[in-house]
Amino acid sequence: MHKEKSADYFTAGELASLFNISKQTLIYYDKIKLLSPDFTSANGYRHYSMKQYLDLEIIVNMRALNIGIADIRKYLNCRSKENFLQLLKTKREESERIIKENQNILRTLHVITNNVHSHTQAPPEYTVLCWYDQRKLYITEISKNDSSKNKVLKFVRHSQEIVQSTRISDKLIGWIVKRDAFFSKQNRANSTAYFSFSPPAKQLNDSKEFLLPAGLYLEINFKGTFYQNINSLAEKCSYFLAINNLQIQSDIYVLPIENHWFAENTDNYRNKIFVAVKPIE
Amino acid sequence: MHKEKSADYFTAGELASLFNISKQTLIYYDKIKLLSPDFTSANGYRHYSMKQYLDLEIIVNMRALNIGIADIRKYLNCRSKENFLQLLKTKREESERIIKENQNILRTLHVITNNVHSHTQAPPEYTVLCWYDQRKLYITEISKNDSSKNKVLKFVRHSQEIVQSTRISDKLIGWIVKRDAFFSKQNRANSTAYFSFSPPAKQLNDSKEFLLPAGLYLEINFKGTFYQNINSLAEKCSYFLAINNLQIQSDIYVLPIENHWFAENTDNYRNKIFVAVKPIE
DNA sequence: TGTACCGTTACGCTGCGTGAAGGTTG
DNA sequence: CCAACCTTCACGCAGCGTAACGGTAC
Repeated sequence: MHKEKSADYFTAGELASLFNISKQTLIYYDKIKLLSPDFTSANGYRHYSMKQYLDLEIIVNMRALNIGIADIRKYLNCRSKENFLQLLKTKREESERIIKENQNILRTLHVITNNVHSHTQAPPEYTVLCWYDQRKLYITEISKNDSSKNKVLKFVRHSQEIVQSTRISDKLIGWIVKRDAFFSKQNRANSTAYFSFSPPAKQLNDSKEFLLPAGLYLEINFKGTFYQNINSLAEKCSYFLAINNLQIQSDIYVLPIENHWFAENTDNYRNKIFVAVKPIE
Repeated sequence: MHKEKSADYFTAGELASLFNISKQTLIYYDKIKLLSPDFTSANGYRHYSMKQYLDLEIIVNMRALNIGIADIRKYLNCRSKENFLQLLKTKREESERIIKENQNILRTLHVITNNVHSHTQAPPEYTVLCWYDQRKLYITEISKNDSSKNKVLKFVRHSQEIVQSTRISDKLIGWIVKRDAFFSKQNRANSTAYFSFSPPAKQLNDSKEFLLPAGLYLEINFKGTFYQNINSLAEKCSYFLAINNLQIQSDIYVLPIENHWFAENTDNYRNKIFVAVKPIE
């Protein structure tokens, strides 16, 4: 009697091995009532018959296509060519969606990687005089009276307006310090606005745009935060201007190069400042 | 005092809204210690500062790329250009893997859909005489003494040997019934082997191959299982042979057309049998 | 008596969403 | 007193994997 049974039915382990799946999977399918054994003997053993074998064939094949168990269950209770084709179609759309999502991610990863490679070639600390072509800036002004929270809010709005399709902030945001303040040894660090270089393609609010004229600029590249370096920066700047017989023509523009994205310690941040200059006549 | 605090720090809700994420997400990040507030006031409120704002910027952007929290956490504690690029690379590989997986699924879906469309054009029930070209069969013999479990095991081995890259059983498996048994009204349904049409590309074990010769075949397409229909099938067969002056030339080949994949009730299965015949001289 | 099966809890994973129940601020 | 905040549980989700602990078949 027992012999016959064990000759006709599969135990969980046997059935599992037929499909190269885990016994636990079958126990799970039993628990969620997706596929229950034909009967359970007195000792609690599960016994599966051909019917379950056939259903499991469907389940395993559909799972291999990553079709969800809820959908499989629905289908098993309602099999037909139409429903089958419908299920495949639904799954096809899902896979297409997943592929698109990941292709978008790949595109973004590509853009970011390129940006990192091109933008931040481990610049040494330097002070140079160079020629810039005209550049268009996008400006968000901030006031002394703004709380630091308010400043952050303006920063956020600023970044949200310049951000493009790729969410990661590949667009740098710098800030502007009044030339008088910078050289006055008092409140040197007070910034009056955030700025970004306008993406050429994007048309932004006119009132917030500003043209940075072409011309000579003094550029200082340094390590650490602007606030940490402000005194030495002002000194370097004055010294450079003096020995080269130059005068300041604009406010001070501070631009991060490597920030919190690449360094935990602010000592390892990298920034640069640039300011328009011209020879004294 | 309190005024100043609330002016300098963000509450969870405020910070969340800056990034268009849910407050619960921030609470979760706090709980798993990915991003904790700068301090918690006596009333339990979370207060976030610029530092957390900046870290959250990294987190949110990385999550948008579907980078796992574990990886983000690791990176936040170990930021550098190299690690950043490494992280992007890892994520790129993962996305590429996902894309490939889903492209494979799409391919399989395509094959299956085509098979369903071509194989099973809702055939009516019919009895026809037709000409078949020579076909190569792949055979697995079964014996009367095999337990039904053993038969299933042989079936499984058979299917595993003919299955190709796409896992879903697009390869049909039929079975062979001895002509004598089929017409003897006793043990008619005893099958002696499983068979499949050999995929042309695949070289299978020679000893299991069998050539089905070209020639005339009687084909009967019917609804329900072979076992349910066996008597009427034998009758139809005999009748057809008699009125067409034909004689049997081979065993009976039973082949499913629509099986458990497309119908729950066996009454809705569709099968066909075919058998070689030739005119009586 | 061993070993190779079988069984049933129950928790872990990922990244939050969704209440429920209750306190705080304005 | 209300509305709009904030908090802490705690469960749910998908699909099993992985013990832990114990019985059973040969």
